[in-house]
Amino acid sequence: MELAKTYDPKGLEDRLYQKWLDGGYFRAEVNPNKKPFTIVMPPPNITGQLHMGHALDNTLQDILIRWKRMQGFEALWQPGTDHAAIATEVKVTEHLREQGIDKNEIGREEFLKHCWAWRKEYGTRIINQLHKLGSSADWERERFTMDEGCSDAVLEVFMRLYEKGYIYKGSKIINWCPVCGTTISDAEVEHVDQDGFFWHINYPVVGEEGRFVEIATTRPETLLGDTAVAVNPNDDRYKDIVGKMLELPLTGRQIPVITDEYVDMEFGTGCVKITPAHDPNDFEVGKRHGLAEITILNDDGTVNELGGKYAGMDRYEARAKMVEDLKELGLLVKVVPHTHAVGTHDRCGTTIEPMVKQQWFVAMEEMAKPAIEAIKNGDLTFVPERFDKIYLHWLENIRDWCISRQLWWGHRIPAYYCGGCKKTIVSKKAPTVCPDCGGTHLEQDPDTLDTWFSSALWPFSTLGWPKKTPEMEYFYPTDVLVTGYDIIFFWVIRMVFSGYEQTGKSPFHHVLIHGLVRDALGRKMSKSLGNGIDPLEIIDKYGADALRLTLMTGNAPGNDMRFYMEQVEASRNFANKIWNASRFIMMNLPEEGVREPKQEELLPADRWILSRLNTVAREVTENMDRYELGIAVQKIHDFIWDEFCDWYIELAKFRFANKEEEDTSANAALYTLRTVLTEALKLLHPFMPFITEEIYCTLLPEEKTIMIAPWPVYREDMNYPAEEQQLENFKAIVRGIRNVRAEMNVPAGTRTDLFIVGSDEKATEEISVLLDSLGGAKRMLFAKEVFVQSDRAGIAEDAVSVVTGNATAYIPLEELVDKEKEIARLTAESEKMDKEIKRASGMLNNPNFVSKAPAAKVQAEKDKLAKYEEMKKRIAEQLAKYMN
RNA sequence: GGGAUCAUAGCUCAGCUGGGAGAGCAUCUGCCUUACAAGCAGGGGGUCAGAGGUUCGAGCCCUCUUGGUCCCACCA
Repeated sequence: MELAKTYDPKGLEDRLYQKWLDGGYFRAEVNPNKKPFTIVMPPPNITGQLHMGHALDNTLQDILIRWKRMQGFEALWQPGTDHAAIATEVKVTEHLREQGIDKNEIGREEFLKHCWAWRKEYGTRIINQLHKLGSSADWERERFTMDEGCSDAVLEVFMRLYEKGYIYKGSKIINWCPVCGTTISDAEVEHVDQDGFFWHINYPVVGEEGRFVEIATTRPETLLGDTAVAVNPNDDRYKDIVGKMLELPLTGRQIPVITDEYVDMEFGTGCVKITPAHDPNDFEVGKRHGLAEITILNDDGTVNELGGKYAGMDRYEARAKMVEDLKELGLLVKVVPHTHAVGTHDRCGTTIEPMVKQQWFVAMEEMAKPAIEAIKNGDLTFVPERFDKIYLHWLENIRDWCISRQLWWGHRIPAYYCGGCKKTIVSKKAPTVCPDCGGTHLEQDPDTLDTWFSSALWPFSTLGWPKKTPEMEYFYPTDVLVTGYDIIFFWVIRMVFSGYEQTGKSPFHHVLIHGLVRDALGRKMSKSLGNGIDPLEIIDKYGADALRLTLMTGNAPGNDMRFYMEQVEASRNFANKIWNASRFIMMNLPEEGVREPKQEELLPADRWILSRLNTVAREVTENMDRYELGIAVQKIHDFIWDEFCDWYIELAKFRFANKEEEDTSANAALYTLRTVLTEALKLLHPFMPFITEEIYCTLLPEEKTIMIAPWPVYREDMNYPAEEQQLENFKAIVRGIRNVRAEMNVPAGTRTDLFIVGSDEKATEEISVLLDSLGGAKRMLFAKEVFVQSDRAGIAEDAVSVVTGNATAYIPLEELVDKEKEIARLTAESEKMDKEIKRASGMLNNPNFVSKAPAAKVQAEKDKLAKYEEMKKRIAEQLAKYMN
């Protein structure tokens, strides 16, 4: 039974992880004899590399799953990866370009082969990185959003929603990314404030020389697609011009002046150019007034053939040229700087272009309803609760979801068009003949689905749905989803409504939201800033346990956190502390083992630490039940370091330092040390799995793993409040003596006699018994000899005194005592008592407090008052001796 | 424009049902006391952003103010 001298996570972690894999401890099976507990892992992108966000997200999940596993649940952590349509397509395209290969030249089939090759080569990279973190997911169940089962689920859902009329194809205004060459959903549009201009332009009124209508626009190039100018119907300024025609500059076209409530009279000039094909509002206006939709841009963002002399120019080039030309024509009234929110593609930052296109949509109104209801009836809860509002607000204002993408990598839309009769056939399997006309020229829609369409099904597609698998029956719905607040809209909401629609249930009961991991300065970690910290480097240098503890320290649900190296070192130090405490305990455990002591053989110190452990186990469990993992780990940390190491181990040392054969005190101490260490390791295991496993298995060679050791539970028979109080009293005496010695600069090696006088007979008796039981505790009290007595008889008048709640300790320091200083010190102590007495009596003298506060609180204050008054009396007595 | 959130020790942050201000790091002092110097012991340091209110009692609940951060939003 031996551990290395210093804790070195290197090597150890990989060895233990392999052991766990070999032992099958991550495996979860359908087991009717146990209750299931399920978490689905947010599938990382196959293009991804482990970053701090993953590390935090997966640490939280691993803690929960390990904890539940120990609690006896059949704990399934369902892992997998996401095909990440656009991210992968961009990556592979770049990759090919580097080799001089053009995506469009090789064609769709060939390109997809490269994607699959990519997936094969890099798709498991991040999974291996998750292993490094200690993730105890059931890797045998690893899934991929484009594997056979998940793809089937996608087709099934598409079919169902299509047949229900929820999926439809329509010509609507969508967000177009000219760089990526695809539509994107509203959720993928990020509004960024940009400094731009308001160009004020005069549109000449037809037939009225010298008369103009002045409009203001931030996108003058869209003028080419204008089909009207609108004013507010109540705007008196423009009453006489409504219905007249305007000459659209640079085009030779004429457009009407119309009225629409949409126009804000207060804003700009009160006249709005209407471009139905390139602005969502204008699109609506256009629909109301039957205006033509003139598309003036190509898919790559250049002006199309309708643009006359501007055709072929990039949209910004055309803008500049047109402004120049308008200026020459004298139609440019003024240019005003203007900051406005511009929609950009969240992936590439390109300004998105609203376009009218034929796309596939999911009607959201009906499906949003049960998702909204879920929060209201408590089927679904967010932790912390404040995310309810964000979730509800999005759902209550939801618009139809554009799901078709002009990409190749992804689930291809299962719609086929008949070349003969133009009928659309939606089918899971490719049809060979048109059911209507019998034609055989059938072509599949070239588009693929939004990558989130498949992720939305993840909680059940991974369990075998649409098949009625035993896993679906047993593990679904899952228990908790752990994710960052940044993907509530993309993913969480879509999983919820998909879950209700397809399975009739919310896919999970709780959503644990965490924040972002920021750098030491509070900035987002990003590639462009180069401020990202690689979790793998931290693991390599400090160990996964230290990384995990760092991420959990001070972690509160929903809150961002900063990551800095000092915290990592503190975590590493804690690992080392446990390591050494364990080493010390093992060094002292006899070969032949320890005997379980009889109840009466346990000494007050043993009962105290066992009782504290008991309480900590209860509190930690309560915190974890509420997902307060940061608080839970703090309590474990403090218990192990401050109570167990700094006090109990120090106290226990004396009992087995010079033990004799059949020493019941030594045996009880060693037994307690082993028990508390074992149980504390269990509490810590979910947070720091590696070090706890290594120590546990070394300490208990008959145990194969700590992973499935039973989670400590609170036991009423292990609750010893009296002993807890006794030890607190003792600690107060020790602390008091230490304080005095430090204050008086007593050399470390100085030992004197020590006299302890109890505040009453009972206290004296207790202290006496306690000190006897502690063996060589006098060492802790810096005493040559300790005398416990019931009065002050025989103690030097000028002995330094330490007044605590139930005793006064006298230290005859003789020549080391500075009389003046001692008087000052005692006076300060006395004043401290005065303050306490004033506080307590103040409360008690308030009739409202006495009558309205809970009786227990009032009694507690009365007890305190009595105690402080008594302590003050003792201080005063001592002071009197000095004053003489 | 709407909403959320934060403001607590020099720094980073806990403090969840309102009852005497906490941790880590940093700092200062004394210790290599053989488990641990990645440690031990002790100290200093906070009108809990400001102003009102509710309450016997407020860091915690309510209102307002100030200053950050974030999300949502089709004012061209």
